[in-house]
Amino acid sequence: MSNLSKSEQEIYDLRAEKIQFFLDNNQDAFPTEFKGTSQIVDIIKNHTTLKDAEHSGVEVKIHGRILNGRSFGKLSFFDLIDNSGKIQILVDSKTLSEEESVLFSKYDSGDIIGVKGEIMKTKKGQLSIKVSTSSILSKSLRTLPEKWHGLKDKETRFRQRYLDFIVNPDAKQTIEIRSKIINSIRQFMHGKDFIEVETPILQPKAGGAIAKPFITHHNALDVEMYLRIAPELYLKRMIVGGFEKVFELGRVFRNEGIDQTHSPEFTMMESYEAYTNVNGVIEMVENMCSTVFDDLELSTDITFDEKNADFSFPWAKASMFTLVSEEVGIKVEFSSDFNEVVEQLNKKDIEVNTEINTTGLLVYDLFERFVEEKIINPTFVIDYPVEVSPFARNSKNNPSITERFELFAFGSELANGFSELIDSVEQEARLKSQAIKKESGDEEAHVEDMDYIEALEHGLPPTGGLGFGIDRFVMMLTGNTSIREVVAFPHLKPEN
RNA sequence: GGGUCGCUAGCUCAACUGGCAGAGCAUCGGACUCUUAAUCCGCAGGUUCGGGGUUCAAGUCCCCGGCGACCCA
Repeated sequence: MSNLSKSEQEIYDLRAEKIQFFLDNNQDAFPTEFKGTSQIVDIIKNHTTLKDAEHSGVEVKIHGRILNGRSFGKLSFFDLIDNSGKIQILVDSKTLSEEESVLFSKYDSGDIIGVKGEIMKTKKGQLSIKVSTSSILSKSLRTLPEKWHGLKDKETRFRQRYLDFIVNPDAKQTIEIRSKIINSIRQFMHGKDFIEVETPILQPKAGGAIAKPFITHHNALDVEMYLRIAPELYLKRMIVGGFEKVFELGRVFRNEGIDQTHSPEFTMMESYEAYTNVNGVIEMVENMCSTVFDDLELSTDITFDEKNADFSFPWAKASMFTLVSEEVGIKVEFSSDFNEVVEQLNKKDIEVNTEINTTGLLVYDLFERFVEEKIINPTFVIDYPVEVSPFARNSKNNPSITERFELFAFGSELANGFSELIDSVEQEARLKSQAIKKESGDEEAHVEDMDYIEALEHGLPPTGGLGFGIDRFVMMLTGNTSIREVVAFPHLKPEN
């Protein structure tokens, strides 16, 4: 027991005495089960036609947590919630045995009880369970947050998320929808004959993305290990090994700051399919998202962060070069001369970072600075410069860009996919140049992974790969602008 | 990393230019057989985030620290 205030201690002691009462009266205060109950939502669904003051004659057992009560001395009402919903229970001490009546004087808001009784409607038309017997299933020794204003303080909500879930139905529903979305995605992938695999979370090298990893240590092997920042390189090793369609839906870890859209651990779905390319992946993403909308019966008219977007399919596709050209008002193509573009930008008072020295890097920089945040409707942005896409293969038509896309909506990235670079020699050269950048202090560079190169040397079939951000997608579909709302237990600094 | 705001009873919030730290709900005692934020009467409940300072007097002003929210990079 952590330190309680005086009033908390009083409540704790009083309620502990009630547990003792149950024990003294041959009531099991800590039962191991309570079976044969109905779900509250089903009771509500099946008794919509009851008239006021009508008794159904149907006896049911339910379980749940007492939210609050209203007492008239000999008649009292309690609201009971289970996982499915809320219902009123009615306790009429006139028709209840003395022993049963006494039990209710021992229950408090927050207690979990089991109840047997008849489904009926009160004179005022409130569907209720008229209690015949009840039992304590778990005693609460602390008070619930206030019934009307609820629990608002974000810090307390996230530090004691269980309370948030009890008293804020929206918070609970968001997590339920998250589960449905994830389930829908899994079913879709299985339906397309992908197999779900689990690759190492502890990795000797944290590759496949750019991010600071969490570092840990394996005692028995006495080696440094990293929590994965992406499963990418292992999943492609699976493709080398002969699995033609794999996906992994799981947590990745990035040792970076926490804010409204960033959590140090978040959930990605990555998939790799042999013998397809970026276009196959785009088509799959669209089908997958469409399936989610169907399964959850969601409207494609989405409002998020006070903005409105049309998620109806098919989603738009646009070249990064076109988008940038339109936004800055200067025509930039793959073949545009770097210095000429910089000169035109300068005329428009758009500054160019001195570290940027190629047209590709420049376009990508302009895209991030000026275009990204303005993409509201879901859009597959294609034609990514090779400089920022070390694992994507070059376009056959133009080697300075890659067969890659990123999916944006409401100004943020939802997915990233490409035709995988399968040429081991080219891949090694790209990772070597990344390694040199890293060596010279560039934190925005990938690590070199020679073991992965060796895997490629055995032959990776033509492959289309995808990384899909589950948390952001859930945020958009549930209208939550903070990632903290869509994960069950967001990270906070310890209080002391 | 920078800025702004916040932290007061279990919860939601008050407390003016520094002047006895309050309310509602919850709890506890009492009345009450149709409430659903029940109502009515009464009691109790405080390390005002922590530490230091100024002052006759600090929730309030100053300094240091903690945690959080929002904005910016």
